Amino acid sequence: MNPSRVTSVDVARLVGVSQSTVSRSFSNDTTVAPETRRKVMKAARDLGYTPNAIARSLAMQQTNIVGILVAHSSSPFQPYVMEKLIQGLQRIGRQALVFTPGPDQEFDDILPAVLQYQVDALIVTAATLSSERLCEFERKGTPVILFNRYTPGEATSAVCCDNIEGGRLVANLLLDAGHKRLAYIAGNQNSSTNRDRMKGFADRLWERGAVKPMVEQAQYTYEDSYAAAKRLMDRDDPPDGIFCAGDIIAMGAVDMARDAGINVPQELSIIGFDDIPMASWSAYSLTTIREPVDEMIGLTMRLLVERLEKPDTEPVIKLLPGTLIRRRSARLPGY
Amino acid sequence: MNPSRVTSVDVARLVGVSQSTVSRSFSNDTTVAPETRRKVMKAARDLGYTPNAIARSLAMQQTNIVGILVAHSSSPFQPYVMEKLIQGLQRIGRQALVFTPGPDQEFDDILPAVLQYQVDALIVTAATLSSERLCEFERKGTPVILFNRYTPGEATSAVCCDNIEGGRLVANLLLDAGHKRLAYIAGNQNSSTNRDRMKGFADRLWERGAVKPMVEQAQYTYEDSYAAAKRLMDRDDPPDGIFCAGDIIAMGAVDMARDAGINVPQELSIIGFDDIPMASWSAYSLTTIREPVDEMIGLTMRLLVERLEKPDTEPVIKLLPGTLIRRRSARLPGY
DNA sequence: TCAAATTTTGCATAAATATGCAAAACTTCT
DNA sequence: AGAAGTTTTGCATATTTATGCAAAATTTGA
Repeated sequence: MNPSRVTSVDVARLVGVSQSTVSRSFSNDTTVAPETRRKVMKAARDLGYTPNAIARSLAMQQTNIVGILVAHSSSPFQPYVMEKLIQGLQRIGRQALVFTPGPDQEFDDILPAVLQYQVDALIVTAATLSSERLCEFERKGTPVILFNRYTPGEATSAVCCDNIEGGRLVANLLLDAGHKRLAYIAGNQNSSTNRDRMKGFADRLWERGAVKPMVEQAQYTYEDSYAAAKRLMDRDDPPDGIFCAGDIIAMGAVDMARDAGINVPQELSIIGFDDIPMASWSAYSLTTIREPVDEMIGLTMRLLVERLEKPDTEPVIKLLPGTLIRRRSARLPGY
Repeated sequence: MNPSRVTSVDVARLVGVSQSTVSRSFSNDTTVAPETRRKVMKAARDLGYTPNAIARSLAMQQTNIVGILVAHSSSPFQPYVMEKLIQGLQRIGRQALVFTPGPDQEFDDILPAVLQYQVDALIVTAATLSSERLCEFERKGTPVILFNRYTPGEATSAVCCDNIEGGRLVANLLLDAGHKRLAYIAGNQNSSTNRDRMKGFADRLWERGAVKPMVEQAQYTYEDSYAAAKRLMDRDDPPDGIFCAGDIIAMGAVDMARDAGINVPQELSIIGFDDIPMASWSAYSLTTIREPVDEMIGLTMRLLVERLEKPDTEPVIKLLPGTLIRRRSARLPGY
């Protein structure tokens, strides 16, 4: 902040009106004579005056800043979501203050900063964050919206892809195409996202009388997934269909199969989740479940505005359905 | 901001000291009796008091907020840089306010918001932004640092990979490995990054007496690059070596070659730039130039702190060398 | 124990804007 | 022209924290 900034008082002096009038000229809703406003605006332009959002925030008890909490080293899906979240916030006239813990940091290390900056609301896209800390914000009257994650029974809103149903869609597709030995490569154990995808998948398999899937664990990184897929295929009874908790994991699996000379999808079907942009690239051509990202963003913004305008609105959890995208990494029924 | 927030006055009243003392207790550099500070801190904890960063910003004429300007739909390289930039800022005690224009927006549409929020400094990772607008910030005393882009002769600092030298490294590798017909697939025409990579490549080819490279244009997207590569290979004299302005472009080219049955690297060498995480994945295994991202981030933070502490520091432009990473998408000399 | 030196605290004000309320200016109507 | 009504403006104060300066409290030294 430059010490010699030009303020509304300077503009007022130049025009010969009071500071109040300048302030009112810059907030469209109040009554200022059109002629006066014109003169104020001209003077403001001449002096290079810009309203000070910090001072306004203090006076209005509202910053128009929304905090976004992003998990460290999460899937490359996040960046796309992030960009759209930020744009969504700008569209509703808010700014995005982004917080992401470094490799050596926990969320608890950065929460104090979040609290100090008086964000009007908080969007959390981090899979692993104790919800007690978040309830602190709700208690202080700061709405929290979980994005692609939810904690049932807690006092925070959430917008989420219906991961259970997504898992069921995958189970159906694999069974319909005649697969017999199925596996699941899990992502982060603690995330509701991972749990639900697994649950929907396993439940549906059980309902249709299929055997329980083998399960391997990865850390949502390519390298880890590659290794997990290798462990699966090195078994005595390797699977002929693998459902991966995310597209990145699926890509690791596809590459592992390609390197091992396993034909995808003739010998092995691989299905991802998310439909990140890369999933459609010809090197992978992943069959996957597409998350309705744009709808999710739009809904998040609507919930946000609603809760900001009517602070006593109850938190809600919204589940949006994903869509099965058939590409070439999985056999189709009837072939 | 909750209207019933607890302020330093509440804490002061509870402890029986003045508001000044509470304020001083929370800024370590001032002299407060240890015993008093202890009592203040205890009361603050009991009441759930957190200092209000907005009020402090107003009083201190310094927000500790740094704006980050990101271009819309830039390469997937950006997200990795973004995350590290944000973490870097947190490490030096600043917050990141991120601005990114939507699909229907120009930078000029969001600059007013940037100005209003009184950012202490600005980091710009956008390739295409008229530098006149940025000079406005410098004139107001807000340091601007361009990341991976520079405008010689302008009054803004920049931290950049040495793209010219990178282009030269690629030219040398391709010539040394015996390639005869070379091509360049360009990214955004207006970016210094793209221009420099091309310039270094073409200059070195000319110095070594090779023919001028064919040039195609892409928009830094996979689909566009795929098409550009196809145009090149459909020529009567298709190239046997392609240098791509970025890794994403190179991936489009690799996939195009694979789909067309062209053997990489025996028939066609493809080289990228950036070394994004995916470049090492076995589906692509891109030979590429690695940008020293961590060094670049560290240097950016150092320049930032320096210019914030000594406002009259002169802007500087720093070029850091990239490293050739040899993988399997390009023939090696002597094979 | 008292003066001098030092540490600690409080008072008052500043940072830039928003807004309720009263005063001023302007319109309208008779 | 004057009263009544409406529109526009200014005054004063609020938002929360930081800080220079003076006052108070404490420590030190003789």
